[in-house]
Amino acid sequence: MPPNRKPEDTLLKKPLTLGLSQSYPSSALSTALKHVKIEMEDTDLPDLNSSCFGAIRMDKGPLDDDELKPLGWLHTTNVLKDINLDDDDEEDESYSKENDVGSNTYNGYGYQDDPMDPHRHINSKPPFSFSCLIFMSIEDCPLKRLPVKEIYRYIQDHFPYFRTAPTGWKNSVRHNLSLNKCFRKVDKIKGQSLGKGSLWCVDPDYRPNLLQALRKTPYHPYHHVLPYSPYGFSGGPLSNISSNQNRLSTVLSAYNGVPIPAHIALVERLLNSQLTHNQAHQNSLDLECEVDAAATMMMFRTPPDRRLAEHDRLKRESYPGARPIANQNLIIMGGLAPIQIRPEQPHCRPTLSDLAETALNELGDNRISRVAVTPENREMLKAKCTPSPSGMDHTYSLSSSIKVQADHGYSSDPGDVEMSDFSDESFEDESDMDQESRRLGDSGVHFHLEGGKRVDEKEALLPLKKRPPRMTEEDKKLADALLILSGIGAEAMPAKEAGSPGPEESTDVMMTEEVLEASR
DNA sequence: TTACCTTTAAACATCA
DNA sequence: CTGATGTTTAAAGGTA
Repeated sequence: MPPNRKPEDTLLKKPLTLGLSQSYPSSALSTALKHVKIEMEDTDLPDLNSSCFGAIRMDKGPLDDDELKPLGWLHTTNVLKDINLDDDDEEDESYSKENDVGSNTYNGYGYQDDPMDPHRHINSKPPFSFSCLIFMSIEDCPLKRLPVKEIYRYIQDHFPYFRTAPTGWKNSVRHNLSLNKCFRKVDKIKGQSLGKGSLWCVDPDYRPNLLQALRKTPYHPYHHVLPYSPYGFSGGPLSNISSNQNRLSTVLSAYNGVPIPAHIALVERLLNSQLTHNQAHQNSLDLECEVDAAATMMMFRTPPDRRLAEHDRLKRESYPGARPIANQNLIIMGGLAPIQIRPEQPHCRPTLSDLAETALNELGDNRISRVAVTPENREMLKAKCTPSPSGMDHTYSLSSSIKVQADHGYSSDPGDVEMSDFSDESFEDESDMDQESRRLGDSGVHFHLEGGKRVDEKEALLPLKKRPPRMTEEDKKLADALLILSGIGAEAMPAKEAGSPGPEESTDVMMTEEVLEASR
């Protein structure tokens, strides 16, 4: 044992370092800022056709009972009572039968020839590091703590590769638990006999890093451009931005960063943990957005061509009085990826909402509420919608071409926006583009950013690269503070009006326990 | 090329 | 004693 680490250290607060390194701690803020910087600079869109992604193997469907119950709070609040979260395999089968999409059948998990299909690459190793696997296993446990044996079991259950793999991987798991700063042994409760070994949990300080690592899994089409938002999920460095945008980022980054559908349930839980935390602090508008997010997550199981209608139905059934406009960007963006990752599909060409999604991720701040097509965008859009013959030189910078408009709050007239407006795939000629521009000019792709900073109209309309940098000194200080506060407890702590709850001291683990306690 | 990260293997200690 | 668990070191390969 090295002199700088005593046995008790495992039970104490570890020094705050970012990253998953086992040996090379670094400055939290500098590393965080490095990631932010990378994301700001890396603005080119990848060629969708040459995307590198694959599948994880799953011999157990992603829709197991256990995995489809993470939206407990929605049940308890009666918000999504009509959404069946307890599908079993039988239901999945009927589901897939009902939802065949052309010759390329949707089988309830994905498409038969989809590289993301969990049934492919049966003998391949999952595309997750051991840190991620351990993280997933712990996060998937209600109490957020597991003995090593249960971690093994989780990994084997979800990644059957390990059922037959040489036993060395268990050594790797233990090695990772011991050496990786992200994991901590939990204090044993006096008198409680757990048998051999301890429980392991995720250090809240490092939870954002694990989430980031999970999102950075290279098995999705945008891994080098849109893998995550540093502001998503548990409230990254700039989590003073609106919770709604966090929700958007959460859904998007969760979806982009984690191969579907194997970890939809996990993503739902991660999302849920944040929702639960926010419930006490958010108004009904946010709740509605959360319902949107939850319903959107459910949509990942719905074939793309049925998502809009299905989402609309769920939304209306689960949230009476819901405004339809509220979910459009979510459902559209949430529903896009399966289309985008299918180059053999004619409608895989990037859509306006694709661009909007990219812009949202790229910008990552809360000043953007509308992405509009402008004349300057036109050529880029056309090019983007026409895959290059080589399939390799197909990158564009949105920063210089997408312009934004300020638009906070809900559209005054949501009814005039058809969801299908945003699923337009291409622009055959200039008149189409003009039409689309006008349409977007009227209704746009709205990002509802409740609580966001107001954007000066002039500034908002500047080409993005000319706009001032996002990371202010204040942001940097906040980033540091939040990293110290860490974890999900740091999510969305905007400087609200007096009386609003301040930063929580509780961690997500504590939060979960509180919720469990309350539900008993 | 270098620094860093991850995996793998192995040795050893501790504990039930 | 045995097997599971936990710690540490080392090396190799990959990546940015």
